[in-house]
Amino acid sequence: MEKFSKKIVVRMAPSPTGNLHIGTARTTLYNYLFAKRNGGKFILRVEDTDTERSTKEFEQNQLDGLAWLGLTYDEFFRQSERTDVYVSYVKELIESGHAYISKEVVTEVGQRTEVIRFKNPNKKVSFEDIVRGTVEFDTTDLGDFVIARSIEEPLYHLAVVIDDHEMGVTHIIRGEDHISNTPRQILIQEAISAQRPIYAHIPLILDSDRKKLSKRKHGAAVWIDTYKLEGYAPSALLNFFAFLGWNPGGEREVYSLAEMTDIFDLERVQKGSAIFDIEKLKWFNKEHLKLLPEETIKKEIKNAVEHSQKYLSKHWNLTGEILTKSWKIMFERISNWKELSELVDAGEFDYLFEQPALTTSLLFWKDEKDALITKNHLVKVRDILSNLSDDNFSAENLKASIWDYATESGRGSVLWPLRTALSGKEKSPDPFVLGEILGKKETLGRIAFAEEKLS
RNA sequence: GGCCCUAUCGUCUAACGGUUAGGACAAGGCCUUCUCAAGGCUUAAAUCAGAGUUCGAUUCUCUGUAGGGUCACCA
Repeated sequence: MEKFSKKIVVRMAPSPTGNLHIGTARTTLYNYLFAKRNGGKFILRVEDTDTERSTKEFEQNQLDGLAWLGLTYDEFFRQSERTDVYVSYVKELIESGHAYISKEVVTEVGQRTEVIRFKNPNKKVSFEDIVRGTVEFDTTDLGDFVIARSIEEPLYHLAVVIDDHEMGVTHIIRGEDHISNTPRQILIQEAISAQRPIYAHIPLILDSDRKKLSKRKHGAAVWIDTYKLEGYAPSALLNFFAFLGWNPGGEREVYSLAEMTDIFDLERVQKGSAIFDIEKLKWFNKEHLKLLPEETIKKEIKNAVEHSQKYLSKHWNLTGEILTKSWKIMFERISNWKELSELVDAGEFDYLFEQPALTTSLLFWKDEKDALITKNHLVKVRDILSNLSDDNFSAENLKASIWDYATESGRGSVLWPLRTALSGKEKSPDPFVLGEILGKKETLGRIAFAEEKLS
């Protein structure tokens, strides 16, 4: 069920002058979704005509980032490899009188004495934009703008128009910051008799100060790499970016790339800019992580734990058994994998690996600072638990066997010392879960250790 | 400053002339509970302002205001 009679062709045209940017990723996503939704073709075209600032490293970073996100393309071009095409157009433009070689008054170092300028017909240009409707400009104030440094060195506007024409691009989906570039590109299109593509200028992503996200101001926070490193899932990033400026209606928010591909619609793209909210991203990420298979989650958890400084310096061992029993309590406490490394470094899970050092004050429940009473509770609990077999040492069974005693004696009075004896922390998972994770031998050992402290 | 774009809870948004203006994030409260976390329930929170058009405007028009983008021999 295709919406357009002609096969649609879209393109993303990143400039390799920096690492893959959040905004670039989102615009790529919108192009990808639109192409897939309509059975079209998606072209990736590297715009590296600025040889001063473009580098292979940046290009690679951008390609790697898009691959990581899962945004694949059907065709790939590099403008630096298409000089011949541009040269012939420039010559033609000059011959036809649409452009001319201009003698320049040099006022700055590095400035050329001769450039190629477009002969501006100085007229009103209006175009239809899918998200904004009719937009009108008077091109008079643009003057005779420069379209090439020389015959062999086309500038952005020229190269874009020629490529979009040559590649049969039917829809141009790009950031709102390109709106003001559109009239001069339309002028060039008309000069080379190219068909005008359909435009869709999507809203920008702003920071919390409502300013454009910039490398200068936000540093690494604008790079996709940063989110990859912090342990965000590609699908969560995609979902979050898509919903910054678009939503399918209805109340569902969590979608995979494939699911969005089925329902994406440019008509529902927002006009106003959206603010990047890291808290919402974290929420999306957690939702997407929950969707991962259990085995994958365990693998990621093991990886994150083993990458913490603390783990490395302590030579701890996250055995399969501990991992199997404890992955849930770790997973519950994080929204991305890096947070887990940080929690481990902060000592949040020390009790999984070693007998915690205990102080008597930690073992006292609220104002019950009587060592003997506290110790007696622990002795009693240890006695009860020693009757459980290794195989039955589950959280469920632990709770069942201790619960009545705890309720009779005051749950806090019994459970608090028990839990702190096992975890060594004021805050931790409940003692039953801890007991299951630690196993019978270790659990009884830690209780006995606490009893010693109270003697 | 010129030109252009935009305007619903703090944030992301729903509503395509008629709704008690809905949902999500974040925040607060409650439940659960020995403490966390997770989970469940819940509260507060918005149509930028003023004129029109209309029986009726968040929705259409105009003006104002505010915010943003852009003004390169970068892309």
